Amino acid sequence: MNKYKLIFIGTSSFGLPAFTALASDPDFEIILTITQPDLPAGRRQIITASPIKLKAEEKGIAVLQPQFISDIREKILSQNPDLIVVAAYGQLIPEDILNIPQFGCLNLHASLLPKYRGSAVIQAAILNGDRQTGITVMKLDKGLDTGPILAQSPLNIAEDDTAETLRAKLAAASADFLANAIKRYLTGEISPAPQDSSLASFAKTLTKSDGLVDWTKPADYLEKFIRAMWPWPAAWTWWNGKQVKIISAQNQPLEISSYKPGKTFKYNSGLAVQCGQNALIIKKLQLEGKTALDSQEFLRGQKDFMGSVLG
RNA sequence: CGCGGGGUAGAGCAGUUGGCAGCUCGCCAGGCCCAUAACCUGGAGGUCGGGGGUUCAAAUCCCCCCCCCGCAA
Repeated sequence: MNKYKLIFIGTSSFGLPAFTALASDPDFEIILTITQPDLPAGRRQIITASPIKLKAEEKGIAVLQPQFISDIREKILSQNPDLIVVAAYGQLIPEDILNIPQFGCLNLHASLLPKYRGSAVIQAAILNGDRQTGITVMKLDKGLDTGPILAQSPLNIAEDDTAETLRAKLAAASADFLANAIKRYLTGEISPAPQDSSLASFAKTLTKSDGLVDWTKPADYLEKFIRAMWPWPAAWTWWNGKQVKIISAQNQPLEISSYKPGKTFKYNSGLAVQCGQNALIIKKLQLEGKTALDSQEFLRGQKDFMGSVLG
């Protein structure tokens, strides 16, 4: 098997395991990495390079960071890649670039397409209470996550999975899976199969306000909501004019409905919050400006919290 | 220099018109009880993030630095 020349396009840490696996695979040579420009990030607005860029530099792979990927179309063309691999880049790639490599462009996606096209797909799977999700390797076309599927790998969602833990599991699972799928595709062992668009669903991009807890919702929904929103935007609510993040709650709701939604009360020496239907025990939370605390420790310092109404 | 909150006992917090450093929990010892994460008594544990300054006196006022966190990206 010849050594295939790849261009890797990606930004976030989700693609890092896959990128690392490809970069150290003797069957591939990554001739170029394309990632988003370094942007101000974090509390001090420090200009920060993407995880993919850092890894590429460590591996001695060339990196380009165009404002718009179409700006470097000629450059990509001149590299004459056999294949382009995309993982969590953060920008739609125009069709005239998709068509450059003879084998096209492959994408790593964090759901079992056609379910959950879009961006917040891991969160959507948890929020909907799915037992299983997975990763998809697909061929990109001009649509958003609409291209034909090459390979999929299912993964069970654990009772206590948050978007953070599930994302890490999916990223880890994708490392070897993507490399193998590419090889089987290049050798003709597998070929792209069209998605059944009638089964498609879309997971829209989340914003901070999507994390605001609606306490009139049922407790079992909110329990999933809390796990789905973690670590960003995080499930949060209002208390005394301040934001409070609800980090984790007990996944077994209490069958109590005697209070107003959002009302906090003591239950078996734990902190409970009334929901629209049943109630939840809050295990860990964080007041803005403070560190994340176990509910017992939190209550020790915030004497007025118990008995107040959140939201 | 993006905006803002905060660093006080093992944990969480109170304590600024400057004046012997507190509370809740935990911990140790003892007691009560059939028993207990309950209750009672006693106890250990802090250079108040670090450095400098003002002062008779600084957790508290002024200057510099370090660290944590919310917003924003």
